[in-house]
Amino acid sequence: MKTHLLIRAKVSCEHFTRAAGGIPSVNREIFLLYLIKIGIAMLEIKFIRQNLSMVQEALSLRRQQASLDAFMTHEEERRLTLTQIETLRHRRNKVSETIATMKKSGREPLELVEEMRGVSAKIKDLEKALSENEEALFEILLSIPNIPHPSVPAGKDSNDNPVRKEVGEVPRFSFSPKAHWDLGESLGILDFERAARITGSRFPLYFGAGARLERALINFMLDIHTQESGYQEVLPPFIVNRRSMTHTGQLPKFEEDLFALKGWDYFLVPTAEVPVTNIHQGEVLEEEALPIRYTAYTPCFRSEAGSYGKDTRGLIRQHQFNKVELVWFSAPETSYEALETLLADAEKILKRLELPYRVVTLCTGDLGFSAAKTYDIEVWMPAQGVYREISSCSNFEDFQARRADIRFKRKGKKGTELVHTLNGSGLAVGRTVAAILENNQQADGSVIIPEALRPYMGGLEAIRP
RNA sequence: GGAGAGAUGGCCGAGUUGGUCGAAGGCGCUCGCCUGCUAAGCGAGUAUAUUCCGAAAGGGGUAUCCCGGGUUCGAAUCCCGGUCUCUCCGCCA
Repeated sequence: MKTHLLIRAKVSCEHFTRAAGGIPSVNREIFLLYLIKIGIAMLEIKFIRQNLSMVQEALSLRRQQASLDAFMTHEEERRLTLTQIETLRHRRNKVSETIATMKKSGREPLELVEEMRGVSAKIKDLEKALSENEEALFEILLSIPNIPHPSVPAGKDSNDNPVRKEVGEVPRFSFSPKAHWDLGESLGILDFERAARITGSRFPLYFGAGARLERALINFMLDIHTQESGYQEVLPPFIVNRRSMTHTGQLPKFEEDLFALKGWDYFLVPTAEVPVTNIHQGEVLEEEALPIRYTAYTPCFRSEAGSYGKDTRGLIRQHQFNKVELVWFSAPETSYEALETLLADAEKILKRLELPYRVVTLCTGDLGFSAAKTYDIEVWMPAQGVYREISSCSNFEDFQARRADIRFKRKGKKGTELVHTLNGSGLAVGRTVAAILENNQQADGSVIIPEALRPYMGGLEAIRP
C-alpha cells in the first residue's frame, strides 16, 4: 500500500516506463493497470499520450474493449478546441472591458463591437463542437473500470480467488441435510409458488416465524453495527436517479441489471451502497469528520439479467432481497485499514449467529467494475455442500468519489482531496435466513434459532413443523 | 393538483436601473501579535476546477453565483425552459 501511494503521489513518466520493464510478471499486469488508473482515471492525459502502447496493453489485460484510439482522437481534438476557445474568450473579455471604459467616456466603439460580434459567434460554434466532443470522451471515461490494488491476486475468474481464512465448524449431520427451500416450505414459512403468482419468479414470500426471522435479523444486524461497532444508522430512499447510479458505477455500463421506473428515469436500488454513498455527493467534508461510517437497511432489487437457470430455487438469487449495508468515507491513507475493519464488522454478525464461513480475496478477473479490492465472505450451505457469498466488502478508493465529487479538506492545507469510499454487506439477510435454516436443521425437520437472535424472536428457540 | 416565494463561496448572507463582481459583510478556519486567564482583542490570509510559465516560491489564462438555452460587444444581474427547496390551499398513507 505504501508503494502505491508513493507511485501515485508523484513520479515522472520516465520512472514509470523504466519500472514497468523490471517488475515481476505476476505483478506486471496490476502494475500496468495502475498506470491506467493514474493516467485515465485521474485524467492525466499527458501520460497516456507518452506511453500509449503500454496503456493499451494494460487495457487489453483486463479484457477491455474500450478503444484508446477513439479516446485519444477525442482528447486531442478536445485540447485543441479548448485552447482556441480560451484564446477567443480572453480576447472577448479584454475588449469588453475596453468597450465599457470607452462608453463611460462617451465614445462609441463601433468597430470593436462589430469585431466582437464575430468573435462571439465563433466561440459559440467552437463550444458546440467541444460539448459534443466531451460527451463522447466522457462516455469512454465512465466505461473504464477501476484498477486493482497491487495486493490483489492475478486471476481470471472466481476459481482463482484465494481463501484467506475459514471460520467456524462445518456442521456434520447424521441425516442428509435438506435444502433451505424444502425446509422453508415444510415449515410453512416460505412460499415461492404463491410469490410467483403475485409477481413472478424470484420473489420471496415469508410467513409467520420466517417473516419474523427476516425482521429479527435486520434489527439484530443494525443493533450490532450501531451499538457495538459505532456506525450511524440511516434509512435512505429505495429509489435513486440516474446520476447517483452513475456515481457509484452501476451506470452507464450495467443498466440491464437494474429495475427502472417507467417514465421517471429513476431506478430501484440494487444495494444501499448507491443511496448511502451518494449522501455526500458534491460535498467537501472536514478532515476531522472522517471516517464517516453509516449502516443502512434497504431492500435490494436486481434484474439478475443473464443468470437464467442459476440458483433458480430458494433465497439465494432473488429479484428482491433485504440487506444491511456498511458504508465508509475514509481518508486515503487509512482506507485499507478501514477495509480490514469493515470486513471484521461484517464477520462479527456471522460469528454471533454461529454460522461457518470463509473469506476469499477476489482476484483481478473477478473484481467488480468499481472496486480496487474486494473480500467476499462466503457462508457454508450444507445442502449443496458449498460456500455461498453472503457479503462483499470493497474498497473503491477514489473511483466513486471522483465520479460523485466527494472530497475532503485537510486542516491547514490548501485545496481538497478525494475521499476513499468503501462498503460491504453486513449482511445479505435472505441468504442469512437460508444459511440458518440449512445449518441449524434437525433430524425432525425443525430449525434451531441461534441464541443471539432469540431476544429478537420473542424468545423462540426453534421453528418447528 | 392550484397559488406564491426562493436557489450566491465550508456555512450564513449582501448584490437584480447589465460593464474593474470571483463576488461586500459576518461566521468558521490558518498564521502572527497582544492580553492574561479560559473567554475575549488586534492584524494578515482563506473558493473550486482546469490549463500555461517556473526547479520552487509564485505568477498568468479560462470556467464556475442551481442546471440548460436565449438576448447582448458584455449577464450573478434581463428573457425562456427545467430541477430542487419553502409557504398557503386541496388531496392522500
